[in-house]
Amino acid sequence: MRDIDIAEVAALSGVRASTLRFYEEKGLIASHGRRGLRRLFDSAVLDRLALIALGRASGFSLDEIARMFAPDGRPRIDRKMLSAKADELDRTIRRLNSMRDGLRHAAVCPAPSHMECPTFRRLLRVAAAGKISEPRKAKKAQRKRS
Amino acid sequence: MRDIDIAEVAALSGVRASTLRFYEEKGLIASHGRRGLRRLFDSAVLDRLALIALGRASGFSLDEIARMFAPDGRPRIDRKMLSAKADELDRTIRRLNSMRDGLRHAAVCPAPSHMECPTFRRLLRVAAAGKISEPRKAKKAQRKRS
DNA sequence: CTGCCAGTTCAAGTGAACTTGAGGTCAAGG
DNA sequence: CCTTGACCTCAAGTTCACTTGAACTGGCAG
Repeated sequence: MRDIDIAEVAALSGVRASTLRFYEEKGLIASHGRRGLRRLFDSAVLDRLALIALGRASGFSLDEIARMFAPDGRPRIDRKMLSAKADELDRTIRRLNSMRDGLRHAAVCPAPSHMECPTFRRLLRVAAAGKISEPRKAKKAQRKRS
Repeated sequence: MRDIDIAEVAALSGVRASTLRFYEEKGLIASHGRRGLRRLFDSAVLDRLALIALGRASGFSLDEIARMFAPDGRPRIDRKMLSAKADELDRTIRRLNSMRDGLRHAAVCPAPSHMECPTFRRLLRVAAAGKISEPRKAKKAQRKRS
């Protein structure tokens, strides 16, 4: 339970200071006090950030995550919600699987135009049908220069 | 190759008229002419829209998609890019799989607090490590009232 | 001919999740 | 003591993919 300052939290968690301030404003994390102006965080904030990362990765919005460990402080996670999210994730995974297979096929398909390939056309039907969740860009460590 | 108007395209594709205009402005689709003010689309636009849906579903941005069948018109899709995207999708799927398993576990885990559950803590590490692409909300047919 | 109404344009708004900029403060080092 | 630089606040900006609103147009039914 040592106090660490925002720069250290940023370094340890990989989350930028501006994001940490933003998260605090949203009520996702809390600073424990100040030294001068500087926020002091409890080292437990690192677990909290991991939890937030988990939530984001599982498709929860920040608001949903905030609601998860809301009023008191410690994570009170709704098991029903988790289950539902797992199911949703499952459906997404299934669709992404067909997408991947289709892309993989299209990449090697000998048909002169993709539009003439039956596999590609089937893929198109899948895509046109289930509107799919949007995976957007993977943003890995988008760490630009200092 | 019949001409169809925007309302019909919307009805057949499930894409809203405003989105179709937006896509046209972005150069993703093209209208073939006008009857009065009204756009006329070639029915081939439906294939194009399926292609766009496919691209979006696979994680391409609209700009990337636009570049795919850019200057001339017909889809000249870079097989290398497809392959790369398939790989990326594959990695995303793998991560989502652990997420789902972890969520599933957390939903039934008997530990008094999730933080005390080793499986949950492992999940946390996965989430904290790979920053994962964001699946965001599934938006299926988000057809609100008129 | 008259209106209707679905279409049109263009600008601005939305929402999520942050980032950036301007201007200010303060603990610590020289 | 005074400068420095990391941190602070608050507002505004950014990106993406659209949606909405206001004001307008024109084909077609009556």
